[in-house]
Amino acid sequence: MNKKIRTRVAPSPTGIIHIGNLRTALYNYLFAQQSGGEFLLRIEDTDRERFVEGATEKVFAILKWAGLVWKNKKPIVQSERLEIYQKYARQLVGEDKAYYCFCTPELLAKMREEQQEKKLPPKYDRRCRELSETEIKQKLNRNLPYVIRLKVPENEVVEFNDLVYGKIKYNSSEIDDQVLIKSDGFPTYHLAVVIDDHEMEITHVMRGEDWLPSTPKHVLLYKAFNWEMPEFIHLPNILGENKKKLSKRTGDVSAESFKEWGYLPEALINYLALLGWNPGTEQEIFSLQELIKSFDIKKIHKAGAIFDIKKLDNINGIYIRKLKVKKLESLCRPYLEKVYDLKKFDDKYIEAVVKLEQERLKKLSDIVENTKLFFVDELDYEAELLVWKKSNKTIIKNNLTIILQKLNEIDDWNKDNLEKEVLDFIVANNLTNGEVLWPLRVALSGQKNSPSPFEIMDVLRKEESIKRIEGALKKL
RNA sequence: GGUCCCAUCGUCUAAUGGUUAGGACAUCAGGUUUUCAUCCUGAAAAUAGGGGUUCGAUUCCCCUUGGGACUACCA
Repeated sequence: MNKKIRTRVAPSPTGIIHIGNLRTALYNYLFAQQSGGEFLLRIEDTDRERFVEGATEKVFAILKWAGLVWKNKKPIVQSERLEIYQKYARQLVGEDKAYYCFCTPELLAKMREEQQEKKLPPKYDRRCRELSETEIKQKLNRNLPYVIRLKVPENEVVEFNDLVYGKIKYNSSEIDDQVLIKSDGFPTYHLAVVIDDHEMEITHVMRGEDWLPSTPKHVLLYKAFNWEMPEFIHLPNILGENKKKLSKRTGDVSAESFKEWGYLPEALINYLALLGWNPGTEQEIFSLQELIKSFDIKKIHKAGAIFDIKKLDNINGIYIRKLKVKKLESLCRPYLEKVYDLKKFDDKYIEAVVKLEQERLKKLSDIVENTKLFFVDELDYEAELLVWKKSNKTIIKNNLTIILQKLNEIDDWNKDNLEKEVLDFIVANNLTNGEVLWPLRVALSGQKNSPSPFEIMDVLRKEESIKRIEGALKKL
């Protein structure tokens, strides 16, 4: 019956892995997993000029963080396979399907310039195609640098079926005689991708929409080698707010950064899955396992999707709220440690603080700003903030004074009891909530927005709470 | 310039010939015995335009418009 499905993700170690690469990897992973197939990793490092040291390790780290495990423990690395590409390229030359080209980059640049001036499509004029065998031998003997180009047939229809975009047709006359082997002996993407996908027995090539126009080149290569073609699945681009392809220019889009900002991998994956695909139901929250079950290539969109960080924030918030407090605390700690001296506080205190913020957090890094009031010695705020908008200073000062007396009498210092006692006190003394609770909360937090005064007092304990209210009274 | 791709609320999307065009995020309003958040309720918000085909088009076809990708010895 059908062959086992094999997909791959093939990042190039040129720096960061961005959010679009991650989604491509995700879709490849989901598709392979749901059929019991294999998801493989390959490093495409054939551009020596753009190689960034350590980038490969970063790619591994991000994929692991995201929970996308690949099957081949040691991924294929293209730069280690140069002889293989060379061998296949020479095979094509031998079969008259490719040829040596001695044109210099300068010459090609000039050619392109002239063509553009005349508003002609920039294309190689194929002059080296006509070289005689003796000419070629001479040039090779003189050690002239050369590339190997594919002999693209004239006026032939190149056709392939894309599982997302449907039947795609190109006329081969529009395709340039593609360079297969560069003058440094490295293969170009086009050659390497076809050879590797063939050798790795990739059944489904799933990649970004940008590759759609170069797919006919690959089809031509498959035909030249007489190899069976994989299925092609091109994914719509992820767009920035300017509707252009998401890139470094549109802002920080590296997966690494999202990790640092405190987006949970499960949330990011969940959001990314929904960008360009939908389950056809109204379900929006998916675990990786659920995604594997529901994923369906037929439901991949054709149009590009704008990346909306607000929606990501929302989904991330949902995932954060589902976390156990202990877990959330361990995730938040690194962010807090960077800014506050946590040694002064015990674990229980920190956990209580984190618990209070759980429903307020969009991303983990928010914890720092949100919890300032629990970790600083002195609150810094203006006295006016204590005055509730519908009230005046005299009443506030008075209320704060009597509520302070009341609080001093409370010994059973916990949230529920404090709430009960204070609210009862307000009713008994005919006070208004706003004129007591607002200033009390500000006195404790120094902030316009914060958890409720009872929650804060519960965490702060009696001594610190009283101290802060006294401090507020001095301000008034 | 050439080639190719795409087009439903601001955003992500559902509905493929018959729906009051649905949901989610964001926005706004109200409620949840103080703020923010959470939670609940509600509101506003879309089929780019023009032709066909059809009893009937968001849905099928064509044109226009708009947007995008590609056009390297980069991937």
